[in-house]
Amino acid sequence: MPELPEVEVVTQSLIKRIKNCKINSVKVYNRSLRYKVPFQFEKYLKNKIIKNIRRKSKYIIFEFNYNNYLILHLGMSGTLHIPQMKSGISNLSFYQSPQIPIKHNHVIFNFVKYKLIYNDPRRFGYFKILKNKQEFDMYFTRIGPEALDRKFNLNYLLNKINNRKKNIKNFLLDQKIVSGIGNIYVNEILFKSKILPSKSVRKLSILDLKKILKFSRSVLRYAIRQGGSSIKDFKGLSGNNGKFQTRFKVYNRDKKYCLSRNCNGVIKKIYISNRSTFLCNLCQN
DNA sequence: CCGTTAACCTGAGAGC
DNA sequence: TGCTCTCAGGTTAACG
Repeated sequence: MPELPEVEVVTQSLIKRIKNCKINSVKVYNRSLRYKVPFQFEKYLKNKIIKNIRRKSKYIIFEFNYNNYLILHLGMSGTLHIPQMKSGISNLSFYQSPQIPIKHNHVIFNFVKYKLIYNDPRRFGYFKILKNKQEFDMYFTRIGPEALDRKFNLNYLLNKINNRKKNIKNFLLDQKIVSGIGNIYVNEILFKSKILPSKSVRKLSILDLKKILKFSRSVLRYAIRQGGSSIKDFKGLSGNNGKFQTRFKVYNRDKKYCLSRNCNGVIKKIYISNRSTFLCNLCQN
C-alpha cells in the first residue's frame, strides 16, 4: 500500500492515539509475514510503554525506553486498525469498510483502552525488533536518505549517479539511493519534472536534477497534506480517505488527456522493470 | 560492482 | 456464474 506520505499519515494517527500507552499483551495469529515474527516477540513487547512513534522513509518506528525499538514495514498491503471500543472511543480505521477484515489480522496489540490490529492480506509487511541504538543505526544503513531530507541534495545526487546508466525511474525507486518514493509518486515526480522515466541518469542535466529534487519534495509534501493516496481504501485517523489520488497527473491515467496547460497529449502506460509507468510523451523528454 | 528478473503472497477485476 | 489471466502502493536474493 504505502509510500512515504501514507506512512506519515498513519504515523501521525498513531501518535494521537497510542503515544505513551502501555502494551498489555500481544497476540500473533500468523507468524509468516515477510520475515517470520520471532518467538520472543510477544514476551519482549509485553508491558512496554510506547514513548514515541515516528516514521523513517516507509518504516514506522515505535520507541520504548532504553533505546528499544519496534520497526514496522507495511509492505504492499499492510494496514493498521483500531476498532471502536465499548468506552465510546472512536474508530481508527484505514479501511472504508466499517467491518474489520478478520481473515488477515495477523498481529494484535492490546492496550488498556484499545486494540491495535495489524492486517496484511499479501503478508509482504514485517516487524523487526531492535534492542539498542547500535542495532537501530545498523538496520537503517540499508536505506539512503529519505526524499524529504536535506541530505538528498544536488551533490549527493551527482555522487550517486557517478556515470551509472540506470534509468531515472529505477534510480528514484531504489531505496538504497533515496528512500520513501514508490511507484505512484515516482511517476508524479517525473511528470512534474518533465523528464522521461526511461531516461538514463547520466544524461540528466543539472537543471533536471534540481527539478527532481524540488518536485520530490513538493509532491510528497503535498500528498501528506492531502492525507495520502487512497487507491483502494486507505484512511487516516479522522476517517477521511486520502485525497491525493484525485490529484494524480499521470498515475492510473492511462489514455486520459494530459493535464498540463496547453498540452494536447494523452497519458501513456508503459512498463519499466515490470512496473507500470505513466507518462506524457509531449511534456516529458 | 551494476542492472535486471523472479519470487514472495492474496484478492480484485477483466475477459471469455 | 465461474473459470483463467493479469495486475497491484514493496523489497531482495539470485543471476548474467
